[in-house]
Amino acid sequence: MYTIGQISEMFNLPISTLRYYDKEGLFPQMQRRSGIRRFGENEVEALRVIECLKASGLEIKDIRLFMDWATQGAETYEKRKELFEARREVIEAEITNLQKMLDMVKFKCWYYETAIKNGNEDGINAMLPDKLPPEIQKLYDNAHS
Amino acid sequence: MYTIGQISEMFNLPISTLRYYDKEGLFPQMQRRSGIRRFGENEVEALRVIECLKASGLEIKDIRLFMDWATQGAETYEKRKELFEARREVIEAEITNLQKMLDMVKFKCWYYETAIKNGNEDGINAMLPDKLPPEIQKLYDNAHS
DNA sequence: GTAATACCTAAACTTGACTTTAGGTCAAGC
DNA sequence: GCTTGACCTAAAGTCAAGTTTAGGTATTAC
Repeated sequence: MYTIGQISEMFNLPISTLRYYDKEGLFPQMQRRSGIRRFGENEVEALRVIECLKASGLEIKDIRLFMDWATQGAETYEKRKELFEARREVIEAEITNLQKMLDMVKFKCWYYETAIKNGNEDGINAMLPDKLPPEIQKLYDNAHS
Repeated sequence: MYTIGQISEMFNLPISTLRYYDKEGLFPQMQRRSGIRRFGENEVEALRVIECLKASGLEIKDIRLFMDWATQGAETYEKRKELFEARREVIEAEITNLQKMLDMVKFKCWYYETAIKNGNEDGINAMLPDKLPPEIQKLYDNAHS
């Protein structure tokens, strides 16, 4: 069992955020002793799930729905499975998108490196849009598709 | 040259968002004809950069700084290069983190699939934390590290 | 016993990124 | 000539996700 301060350190989250999550109903099973929150394995795993659902773009109020299902036993397995399957698609799409953004950023790194070497952007711009060095062309094409 | 409505369709962004970006100084070079915005190649590329800097977590006011540097010519090449190098690190870290979140989600998909088959979670919980099937164990370990 | 810590609440405040509203211009089609 | 559609502005409103404030309790350290 952990106090809110210990959990705050473990997850590197402000205490105020943990209290806010609790107020929003994200720890429906949490116990208290004389008013003080006691975080158990349940709540630690809940926090891992919260971080993961948040990373997938889910809002707090929808995370609460999931946490409520988890208190309702076997009859909500199907719903919970479907939620994670949907989040999986969202995260996979987000990774694909970030890869594209990363290619743009890599292209821009090369662009400014080269501009610094040349003292201007003219040589680069003359290579656009399809006469870039092969590796760079790949980045450029992916970023501009 | 495009109108705001055409750009809105091209980038699938509300017109109000484009006007907001303009008001925040994200298109410092934009021309107008009798009050009406004219988006050129400059602004189209700016929007691609905006999406990419936003995806990397940069705030609008910091994106404006970059757009201002871009109007200042060769003397800001170094700063611009450093900005993209920093964004590169942020995006790479974010992809790594999303991979971890994705492994958690995949684990949970398997978890609920199996719970549905079994009718309960007992069999699964007996395998925690290190007696899971090999492929699933990998997901679990990465998600809980 | 008193001071420092770590916990607690309710409610107000903050921030960033838009979005909406209310009112207006301007060119094209009928 | 007048309606329709696409554009414009300034200012107010919204929303999610916290954070801060003000005031209080409870256990430990000296």
